[in-house]
Amino acid sequence: MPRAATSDEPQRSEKWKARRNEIVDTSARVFARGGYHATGIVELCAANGLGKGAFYHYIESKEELLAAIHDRVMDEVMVGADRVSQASGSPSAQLAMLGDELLDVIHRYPDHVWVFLHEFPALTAERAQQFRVRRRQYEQRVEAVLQAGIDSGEFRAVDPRLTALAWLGMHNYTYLWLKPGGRVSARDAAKPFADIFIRGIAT
Amino acid sequence: MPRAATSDEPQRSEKWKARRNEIVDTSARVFARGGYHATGIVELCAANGLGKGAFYHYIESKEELLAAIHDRVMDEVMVGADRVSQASGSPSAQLAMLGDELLDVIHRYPDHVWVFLHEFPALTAERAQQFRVRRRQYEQRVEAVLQAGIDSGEFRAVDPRLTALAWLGMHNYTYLWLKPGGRVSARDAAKPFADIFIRGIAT
DNA sequence: GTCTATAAAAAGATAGAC
DNA sequence: GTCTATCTTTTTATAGAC
Repeated sequence: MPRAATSDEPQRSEKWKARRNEIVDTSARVFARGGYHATGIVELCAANGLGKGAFYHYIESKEELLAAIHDRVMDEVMVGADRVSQASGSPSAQLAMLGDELLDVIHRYPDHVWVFLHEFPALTAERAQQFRVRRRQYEQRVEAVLQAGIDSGEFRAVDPRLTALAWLGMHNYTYLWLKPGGRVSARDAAKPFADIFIRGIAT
Repeated sequence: MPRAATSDEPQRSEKWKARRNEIVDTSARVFARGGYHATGIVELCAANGLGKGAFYHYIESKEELLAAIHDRVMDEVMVGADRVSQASGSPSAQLAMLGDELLDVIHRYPDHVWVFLHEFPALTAERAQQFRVRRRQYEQRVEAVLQAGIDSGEFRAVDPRLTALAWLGMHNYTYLWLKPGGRVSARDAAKPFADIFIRGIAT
């Protein structure tokens, strides 16, 4: 969820916000192609059709732009996780839904996710810590579903942490090949993944 | 496997080679901490206890050093895959062995693997292509084992490519937390991972 | 084989005109 | 809101002494 604006942040027009969002998305694509540090400000300006002056009118710094991309990913992922929580179903059904939602985000935002999974160390210590916390929160959602399944006897007595990491790896790794317009849709991958994983831990 | 030296490469002493290997390993650790582009030559020199002049006596360029780290990872991974091929067992046993070998490499070379999985785009086009080919060869080993299991009736009729990608994701993702001296050993993770995956695709 | 000094280019960010 | 020109720092790599 977006945080409330603090009082020292200037008021911005809707037009400004829309243009900024465009810049964030376009820049994510450029970063995903060449890497964060390898991409210069000049290159970002060219991709966005702006000069340096105009560019810095929309972003505070290159690193703040990177944080905005991270924000987009975590926001989307958490929205998906919340939808699953509210749906309420068996642990198996919830795990399958979590996979659907996660792959949907990866499919819709492949560039943002690439940046999220690669350029985390480029964030300042303070911002890195903020995203570590949010990431951990998501992981705990997955662990909680696994634990619920173990408690209900639906899943065998696997290690929830280790199993959550296996599940996350299997799903997160799709960022390398799951693209909009690609041969495989999010659902095409999510269904067989859920089949494998849920059979794999079923009693 | 290491490629044969071409005639235009100068002869090097054993001492030179040993020192160079140390430099490659130490530099991998530094890259894994801060990222390839964010790490300067001066920083690498300091970590290796050398001045610039001496440093460039052992490496051709920063990018050539990066390629050496990639080489180390692919060499080790392929050696493991070859061991599995020669062992010959049921597809289930082979898949479990592949997982053992892969996690063993990730456990022994966490920094090199980090660099391998993050800094691939920093390689020149030519070298990137070379590693793309070797990576694809490894993926095909995994697909071949899956196909063998389907043919023998041991595994159900899953999509070999999609299933190989799921398997790779589950295992590769361990680079984030599988470290020498850590709470979990390579075997500790490989066993439950194989249990989940093989049950997941069994008939 | 290792050092110091330096070159040459590129980086992120800002100033001030319009 | 957008531009061009510029500042300051840092980058990778080389030269040449020892």
